[in-house]
Amino acid sequence: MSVSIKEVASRAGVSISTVSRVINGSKNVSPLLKVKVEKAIAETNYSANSIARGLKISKTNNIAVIITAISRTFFTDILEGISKEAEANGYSVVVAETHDSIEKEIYLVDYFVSQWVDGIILASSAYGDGLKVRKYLDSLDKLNKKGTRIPVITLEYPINNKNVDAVTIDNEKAAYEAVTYLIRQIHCKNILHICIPFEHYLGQKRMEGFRRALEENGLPFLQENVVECDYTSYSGYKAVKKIAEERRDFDGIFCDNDQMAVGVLKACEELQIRIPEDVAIMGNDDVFVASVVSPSLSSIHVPKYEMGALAMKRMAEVLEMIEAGKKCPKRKVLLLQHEIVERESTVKDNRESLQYLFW
Amino acid sequence: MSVSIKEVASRAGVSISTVSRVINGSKNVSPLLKVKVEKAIAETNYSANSIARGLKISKTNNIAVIITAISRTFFTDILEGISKEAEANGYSVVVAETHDSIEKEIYLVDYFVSQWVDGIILASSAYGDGLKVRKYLDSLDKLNKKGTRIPVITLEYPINNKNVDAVTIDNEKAAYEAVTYLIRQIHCKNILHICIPFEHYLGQKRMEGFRRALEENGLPFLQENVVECDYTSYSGYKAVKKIAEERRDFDGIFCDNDQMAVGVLKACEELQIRIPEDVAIMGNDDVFVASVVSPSLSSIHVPKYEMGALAMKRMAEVLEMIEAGKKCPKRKVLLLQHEIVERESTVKDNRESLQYLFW
DNA sequence: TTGAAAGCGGTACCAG
DNA sequence: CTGGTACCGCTTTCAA
Repeated sequence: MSVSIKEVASRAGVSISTVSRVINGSKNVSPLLKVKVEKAIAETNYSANSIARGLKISKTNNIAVIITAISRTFFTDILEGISKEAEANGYSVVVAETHDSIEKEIYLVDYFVSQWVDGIILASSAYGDGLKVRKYLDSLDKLNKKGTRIPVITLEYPINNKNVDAVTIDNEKAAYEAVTYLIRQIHCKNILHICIPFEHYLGQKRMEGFRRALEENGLPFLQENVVECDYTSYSGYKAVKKIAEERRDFDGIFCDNDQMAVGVLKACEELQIRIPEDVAIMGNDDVFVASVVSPSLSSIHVPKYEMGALAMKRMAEVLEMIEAGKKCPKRKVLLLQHEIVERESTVKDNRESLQYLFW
Repeated sequence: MSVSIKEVASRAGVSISTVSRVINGSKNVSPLLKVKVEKAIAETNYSANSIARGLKISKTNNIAVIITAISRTFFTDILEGISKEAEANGYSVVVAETHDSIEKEIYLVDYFVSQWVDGIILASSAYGDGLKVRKYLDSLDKLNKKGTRIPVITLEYPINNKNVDAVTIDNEKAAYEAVTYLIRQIHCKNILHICIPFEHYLGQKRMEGFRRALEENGLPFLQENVVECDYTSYSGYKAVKKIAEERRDFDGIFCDNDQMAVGVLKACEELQIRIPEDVAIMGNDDVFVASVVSPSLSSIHVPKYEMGALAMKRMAEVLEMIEAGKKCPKRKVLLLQHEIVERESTVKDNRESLQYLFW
């Protein structure tokens, strides 16, 4: 265990170069030596030290994945997709969390660059217009080790950098469709919007979609129907409780994520509001929990696993192109298809068979 | 970006050694040179290449975490705990999945050893008594790079290797207590056991606990009340459906995990079995979903986050001891306390405030 | 086809 | 306190 190429070489009675050639599949090794080397490798259970190799060829086969929090259910499937595709392409996945801190994010990117990761997959929290953030975002397509680029691919949404790839869905359109669905199919007239923090890019896009849906369907946009929450179930719960206390009317609720939607569900239950008869509820993301709660939660299905897998696939592709000498592959923003999933929170008794619940 | 120590040295007009000293905080640098070097570092935005350093001092600051699947909700909190504590101690986390394949697990351990990770945190699937598995388990305390040990810490249960640390709960006792609770508190007389695969070590421990609880409370152990399932909700669902079809009686169900318990819940709902009046249900693990479903699910709380955090903490500690020259720290099996959480699936209307649902 | 040797970017020892 | 130098394990010229 943990023998070096040197020992293998001496054991096989050949030079280090020859061992290296055998390992890396060079043609120019005589059958005799090849056999000898292979024997020595087998006997010593040798496997090349990737650190040393990495140092030499400046390729670590590590991909950094930076997300806000592992415990955000949304990322679970994404990670799984990344992990699977990474393995298929011979990469390892190094995970780190920002916990929504942009400072942390900037630090991590820098750290991973110093670690010589081959690429970075990033769920960024870098919105806003501060100088520091802009500078950071601008720098993201210039990351490099020894002159060769370290590609960055963002998840969820494209960042404001014309050279950084992204794998995402159309967040504005998804929100638009969800709200339009509530209006046209479910005949809601008075829809609340439970939001993630406004400053977040995703929050803004979903708000735009929400507004457009109201406008195009001739419904008024009421600022008081919009509540800024903080991602958590409890914040969604509190928001609805408060509005109910104020005795305001509503017959539909669009939530920016499923977590808050579950809180909303609980609040309605306590308030003895019937779902979906009195109020129809739409979540967003379609994490597995949506189909586990009762009433089950209608949501916008985001192909999370595919998002992760595709990001990693693209990463491998870009890396290959870079290796092949094509310096800067053209930017790609890959748009995945979302889909509205109807469940009991908008359609009475519309339960799906447990068979389809892969949990 | 990506400058080498060489450039910094020449820019500062000092030797590489001096730069190295400054970086690593040596006392033996004159203030003058120190300032010069720090200036050069700042100007070039230099940060030491961890690959090269790793090669030299054979320490990568990477900890491999090998789990069965990222999407197993059980691991989410564990990963979060590991990640947090890793960061606090200056380590990075490299995650990989075995998908319950022991071959994959063996491969991954080998792979990470060749990657020179500093340590491995492992949720093993290596049960059974095959020669290969035994050999593998035996090898686990001999992993090393350049003669220094690569410590392994297992999660969930201690493996059969007298030198590998573990962070776990007492799985037999937890099952025993859960079933005893069903018998004594809830007065169940006829309890089903929905199991994870029998061959799994955890499955066996929980079965032992189940049997002991019945015996000590004077209830008969009936083989037909034990159903082997496969972790998934759907398998739990099917199991209960089948038993109901056979018109067999039961008034309590102990499930080896919450996932299957949720399937059981759904089956009961469809069968119009009242919970908890007709049948009381206990899950295991207490993943967050347990408090989100309705009726909410009583479960055995496993301190998952703490399990991960403690494993990583112990890892850092062991690594430090090894560095300090204490060759082989004595084995520790850290036992965390589990706890029975009563919710609506065993106690009518026993709902907890959403406030305590941190999701 | 083969081996010697340089060097990737650091660290650490040794001499001054 | 400082700089020179060997070396970590591997890849890759370059000559033979």
